[in-house]
Amino acid sequence: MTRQYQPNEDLIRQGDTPKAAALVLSGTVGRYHLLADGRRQYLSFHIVGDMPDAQGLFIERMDHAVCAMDHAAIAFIPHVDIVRALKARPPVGFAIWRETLIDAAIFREAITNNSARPVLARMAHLFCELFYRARASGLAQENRLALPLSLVQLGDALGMAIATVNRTLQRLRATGSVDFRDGVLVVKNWEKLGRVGQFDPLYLHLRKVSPL
Amino acid sequence: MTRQYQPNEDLIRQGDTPKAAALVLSGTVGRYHLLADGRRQYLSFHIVGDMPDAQGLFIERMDHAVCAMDHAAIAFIPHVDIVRALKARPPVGFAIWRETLIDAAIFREAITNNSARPVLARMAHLFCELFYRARASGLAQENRLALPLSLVQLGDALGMAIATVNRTLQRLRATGSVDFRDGVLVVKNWEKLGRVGQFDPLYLHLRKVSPL
DNA sequence: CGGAATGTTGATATGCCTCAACTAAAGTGG
DNA sequence: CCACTTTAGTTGAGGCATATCAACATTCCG
Repeated sequence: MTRQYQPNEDLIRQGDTPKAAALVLSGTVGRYHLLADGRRQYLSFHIVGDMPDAQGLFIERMDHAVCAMDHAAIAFIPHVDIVRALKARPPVGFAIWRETLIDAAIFREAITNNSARPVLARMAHLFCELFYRARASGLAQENRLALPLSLVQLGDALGMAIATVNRTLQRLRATGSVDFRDGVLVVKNWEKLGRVGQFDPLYLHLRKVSPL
Repeated sequence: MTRQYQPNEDLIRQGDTPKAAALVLSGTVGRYHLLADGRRQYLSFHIVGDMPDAQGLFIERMDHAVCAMDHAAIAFIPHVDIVRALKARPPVGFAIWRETLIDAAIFREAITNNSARPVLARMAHLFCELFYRARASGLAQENRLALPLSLVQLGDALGMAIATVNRTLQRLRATGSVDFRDGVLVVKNWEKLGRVGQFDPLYLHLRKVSPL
C-alpha cells in the first residue's frame, strides 16, 4: 500500500502500535520526540530507500513519531509479510537488521554532535551527514541537495534557538564551505565543511562511496 | 571466554573489528565516542545481562569504544556461534534484534535529554533511566543502586562541565528526590524524581516491571 | 610520606537564549 | 485582484545559564 503525505503530516505517532513498516519512496521524513511542553526534538531524517520505522517490527509501541518534512510518498509493508520473509531467508533479515544498527550509529553521533560540539561545528556536521548519505544513495546532484527544512526544524534537530540557527547559518556561509537557503543545500568546499564539522563518515558504515 | 576488566579499561576500541560479542556478567560498562581533542562523550551505560556491542554482529568496524566503568566481568561469544544460532532458530535472533532496537531507543532519548532539557532535568532523567533499568533487572536493592561513575564521567555523559555536574548534583539533593555520592545512587522520592526528570519509561520497552 | 585523582567552591567570562520588532513571501478570502 | 493574515526569516539588545579558570580540600594509592 502506498500513500502520499503533506509537509508536516505524521506517518506514525508516539504511542501507536504500527502493523506495517514505512518505506520512503520519495521525499524526506523525520523522526521526532514530542516534549511535555509541546516542543519537538527531531532525532533523524530519512530519504528515499530508508525504512524509518523498521523498529516497529519488534517493538510494540512507538516511543517517537515520524512525519513528512515535505511532500512524500510512502509504501507500507505489513509486518507479517516481512517476518515471513525473515524466517524463510535469514540473510534478508540480517540486511534489515544491519540497517537498524546503522540507524543506531546515527543516533549515537547525534548525541555527541548535540552534546559536545559548538553550534557551528554541530550544524556543519549535520549538513555533512545529510549530504554524504544522500550522495551515497545517488540523490545529490553534484554539490547540491534538496533539504526541505525550515530554520525552526533545523533548530529542533540541533537543539538551538531559531535566532542562533539563523546566525550560525550566516557564519557557515561566511566560511565559504556551504550555503543552505530555501530548502537547498549547496556544498561549496566539501573538505572544509568536513573540517568545520569534524566529520568522519565511519559511523555511517557505507561499504563503498565514490570519493568526494 | 570470560575476562575481568579494571575500571576504565577498554573492552573494544573505536576502529576495531570484533569477532565476538561481549556479555556483561558483572559490573558496569559504558560506550563512548572519542573526540578529536581527546574528550569523551559517553553514549550509554550497560549492566549485567546487556550485550553492549551486539551491533558488531553485522557492522564491521566499531564507530565507538566500550570500556569498563568499574571492575567488570565480561563473557565473549564468538559471532560465528551467534550467527549459527540465528539461522537455526530465528526467534533467538529476533530477541537479540529487539535488544539492539531498545538500545537505539535509549540513544534517541539521550539525544532529547542532552539537547532539550535543562541540566537539572537532564541529570534526573539519566538517574531515572539507570535506576529503572537496574530495577527491572533485579539489580537495585530497595531504593539504592551501585553507580560507579565519577563526576567527570557524569559530565561526559550529560554534556556538562564538571563544576556544573557538582552544583547540579547539589540542587538535585536539595529537591529531596535523589542523592548520588561515592558511586551510590539513593532514590528518596521516585515520583518526584520522575517529575523533575520528565521521565516516561515507555522508551525502555520493558514488558512488565513491578511498580515502584 | 608524596603525588595523583577526585571533589568542592568562588569569581569571571561568554555563548546562546529570550524577547521583541521588523521584513518578506506566501496563502486566503472578499 | 487586492487587502489581510499567516508563516518564515532577519536583526538587535539584554540576560542568564553554563563554561572556564583557579584555588583548595580530600581521599586514594604506591
